[in-house]
Amino acid sequence: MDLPGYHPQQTQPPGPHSGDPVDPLTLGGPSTSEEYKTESDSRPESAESCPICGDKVSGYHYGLLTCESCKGFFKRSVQNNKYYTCAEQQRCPMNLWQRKRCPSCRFQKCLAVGMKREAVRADRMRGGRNKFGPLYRRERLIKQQTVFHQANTAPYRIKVETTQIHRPVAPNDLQLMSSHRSDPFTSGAFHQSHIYPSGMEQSGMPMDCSMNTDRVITPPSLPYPGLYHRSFPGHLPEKQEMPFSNSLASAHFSVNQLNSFSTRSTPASSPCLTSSSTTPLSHTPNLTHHIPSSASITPNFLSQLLEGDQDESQLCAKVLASLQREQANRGKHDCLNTFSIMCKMADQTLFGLVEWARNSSLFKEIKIDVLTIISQAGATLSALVSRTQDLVSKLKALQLDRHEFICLKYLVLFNPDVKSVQSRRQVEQTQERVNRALMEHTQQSHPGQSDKFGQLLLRLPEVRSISLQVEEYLYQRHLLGDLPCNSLLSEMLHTKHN
DNA sequence: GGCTCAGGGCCAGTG
DNA sequence: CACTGGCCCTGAGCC
Repeated sequence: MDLPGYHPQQTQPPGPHSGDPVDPLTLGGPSTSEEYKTESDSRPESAESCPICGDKVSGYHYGLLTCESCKGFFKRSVQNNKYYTCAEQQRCPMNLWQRKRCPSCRFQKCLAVGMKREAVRADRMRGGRNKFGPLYRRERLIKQQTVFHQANTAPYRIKVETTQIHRPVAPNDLQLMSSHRSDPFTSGAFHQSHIYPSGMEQSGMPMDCSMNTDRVITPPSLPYPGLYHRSFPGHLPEKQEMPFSNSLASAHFSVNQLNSFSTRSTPASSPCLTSSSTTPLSHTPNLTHHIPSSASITPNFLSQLLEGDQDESQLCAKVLASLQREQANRGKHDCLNTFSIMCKMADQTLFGLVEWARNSSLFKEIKIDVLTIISQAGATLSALVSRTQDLVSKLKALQLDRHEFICLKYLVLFNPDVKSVQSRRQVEQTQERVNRALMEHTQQSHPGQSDKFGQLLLRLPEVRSISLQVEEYLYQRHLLGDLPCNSLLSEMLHTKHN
């Protein structure tokens, strides 16, 4: 998928043509702040560029290493409760020369890469250390260890691009959060257990599980006990786990919206974005334009569909870990209520879905014009939960396998009925192709269930219907100010209804 | 008690 | 006049 105007970590030579203030230091000299560094400057943070704009970092600010400029910008934005609006589609490039052009995108990127609003002191007390102090130290230690390790294991690497450590989050780890405090190394490693999709991980999305980790979310606080249950012993064993999660319903934030928000989900510094957005289509399998006539192609096609798919259990674990962090960051009397938890779940799931769609070679080929407006009468939350549970039950009864699940996700994503899809024919072709693959797969894999294909397709209108109702319900709550600000969820709702 | 360093304030520069 | 960003002050935490 092309991301017009979005150039991750773009380095642009300054000069009279740039339209932005020219740093006098750069005239006739280095073209980026990165090049100002001297060899004697050995502090770890000074060897990095700001994850928001690429400028030289000046230290840890509000949760991560940023430059002085972004620090000040973030501070002013939070202190003054600024609400910015992007004149474009929230895809403004963010770099040293263009960071002043769109405060909306800049602030969103600050949040996306992990700057913490809560680190801006409400009481405006000067000096001292905030609660993230120990976290910063651990992160530094880990970064130093990582740099050392990479320097020793990759002797031919000129520049260490990524300093964050990733450790896969095993679902059961989530129960161990309370025991990490006493071990700085372990807790530090856990702190680095990034739960976002790959593109976000490498861009420095901080997943600070170690902050105030003595409180965990307990199963009763989750509104969907049937979902996200892997982390809790005593719940359904993995064998019975339904591959369906709310990601299927959420996938109804279809093509247009995912395109709009793809930049946010993967910050500019993401190597993933860089590679995917610059890779010519000819280098990726063109799945749409060469529709196979032979059924024997289907397994390969399904494999291609599965290639970019996320492990649902990992996604669930990620969402759960995020909720736990959120709760851990709150005081005992400031627990999330059920609706807030649902919003957080939706937000995290959307991140995962955006990343999945972005990485889909099929999806990358779709061109989008303007956003659509979908409106439908709202329903009560309980009715929605009930409908969702019914849907889950039906899908459970159908015993979906992974191939079928991914096909359903694609069928929800590729909806030719969405207004403003420019390449409608392409969407239809893709939909037909996924349809055929699903049909052939169900016939071959489940010959005893002759009507399975039809049964699966019958669930899609329900998925879309529930999605629309959920969306409308959330939008109403959004208008009432009930949704957390600056979440991907609220942005999507806001944009779609505008 | 000195040092570190992250958050806040100040203010000249900019558009 | 609002915003930016560099610089300096402050003070809690650490050694």
